[in-house]
Amino acid sequence: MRLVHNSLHHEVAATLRDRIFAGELAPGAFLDELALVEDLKISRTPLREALKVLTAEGIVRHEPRRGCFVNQVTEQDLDDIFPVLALLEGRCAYEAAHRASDVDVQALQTLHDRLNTLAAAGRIPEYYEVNFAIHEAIILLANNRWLAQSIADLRKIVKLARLQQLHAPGRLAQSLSEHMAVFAALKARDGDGAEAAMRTHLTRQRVALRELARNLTSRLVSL
Amino acid sequence: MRLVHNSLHHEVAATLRDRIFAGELAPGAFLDELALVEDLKISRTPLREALKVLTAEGIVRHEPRRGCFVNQVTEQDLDDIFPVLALLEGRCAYEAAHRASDVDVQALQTLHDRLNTLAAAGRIPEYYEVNFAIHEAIILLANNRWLAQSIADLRKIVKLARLQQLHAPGRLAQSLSEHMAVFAALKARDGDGAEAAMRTHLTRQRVALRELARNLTSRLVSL
DNA sequence: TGTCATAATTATGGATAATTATTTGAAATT
DNA sequence: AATTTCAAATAATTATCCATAATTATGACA
Repeated sequence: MRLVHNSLHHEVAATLRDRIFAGELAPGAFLDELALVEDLKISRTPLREALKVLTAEGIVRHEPRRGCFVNQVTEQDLDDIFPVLALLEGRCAYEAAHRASDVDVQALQTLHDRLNTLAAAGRIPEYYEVNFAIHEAIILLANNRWLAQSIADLRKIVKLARLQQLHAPGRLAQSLSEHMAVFAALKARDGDGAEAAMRTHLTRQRVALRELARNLTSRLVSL
Repeated sequence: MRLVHNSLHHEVAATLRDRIFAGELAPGAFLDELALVEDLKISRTPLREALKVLTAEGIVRHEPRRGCFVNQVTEQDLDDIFPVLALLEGRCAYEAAHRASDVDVQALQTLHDRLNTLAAAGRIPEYYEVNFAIHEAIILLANNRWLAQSIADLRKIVKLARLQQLHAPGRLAQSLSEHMAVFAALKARDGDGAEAAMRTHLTRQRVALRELARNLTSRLVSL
């Protein structure tokens, strides 16, 4: 059996995306074509094509005659993005509440049970994994390709911003209760309630991130 | 003085985009690299880079080892997109209602006056130009880069679908009254009202398009 | 005559070298 | 000291070449 080779530039784009999200290529970093070519053992053509893709996605910036750089995400960007995400994911929750079958709800129940367990045990990385899975599941339930696409596009940028950020203490419990609120409304097939709860969840997430950024900054200043 | 040469692949992408939106390259059409290279008098590299950009934008589809094709937009796609656009542009209207200065409102007034005149005169192409300008103006007033980006991404796909479609008779008057409703709320600094009116506007637009598609289809079937 | 297998052709994908154009920094001239 | 010019560095584009996959054409066999 053999893996279907999804054209090289596609794989290179995925690799670079991973490296960027892993922090290996930090925001602001210059993407040296020659170095990358040597490192990835490919030629310039697919690399350049991959860079165009990442540029279109907004995680890389291209300066004519200068080269490509990993984009930096400002607090302003986050202030802009989160309300939009709240709107979009809120809509997903609304749709999901109306469309979810009993089997779907049961699957969500399992995920939320796990979320509770992980929160109680304070296992943060795993908590965020399941947290992510729940968001994904609700987006899928909404069954709207373009809604999902818009969310995915914005989430890429948020992901870029998360690199430099840690998790706020105490946020875990808050996040959990917000999630349970969304799920409760969804289980009750209350579309408007699910939408509102999801918006609250995203809005609070932004607040938590902003607090964190402020603390980091003030600590840096005081040094 | 120096010419700001915006890198060739960028210009090629723009040219292709224009040709696609002009219907010169119809939905479903195969994009022959060799023919395009000859036509545009460029080499393959920037063309290939441009195709990657258009693919990332979603207006071109890439099939490995087969080539690129102009994407086709289904009724399902439009059913998915319009509710999202309604949400996003509704949010723009909400923000615009809160942020618009008196000068901004005056500029909008001018545009709406023109819209009325053009509607009364039945000058459809110009009507849609001003219509577009109003949407743009409201998006700008919302002053949210990522909200604007999300809308622009989706609008590209809708634009692709519009190619095969005509304008519904009677839609003009309806469209006009919807626009005036948005503007009235905006002028009154009624954010919620502007948001709701904008959502109605987009929802009705989808209904009008769907009616049109249904008529076209049934006419084709009856032939 | 129709279907299947194989060969030939064609086009895409990727590698690489060479050329062109632009930027940047240094030197020279006013 | 400031400005201009020149040269070096480098990014962008062009131009080919090769490999591989897909399509078409051909022919053999049922």
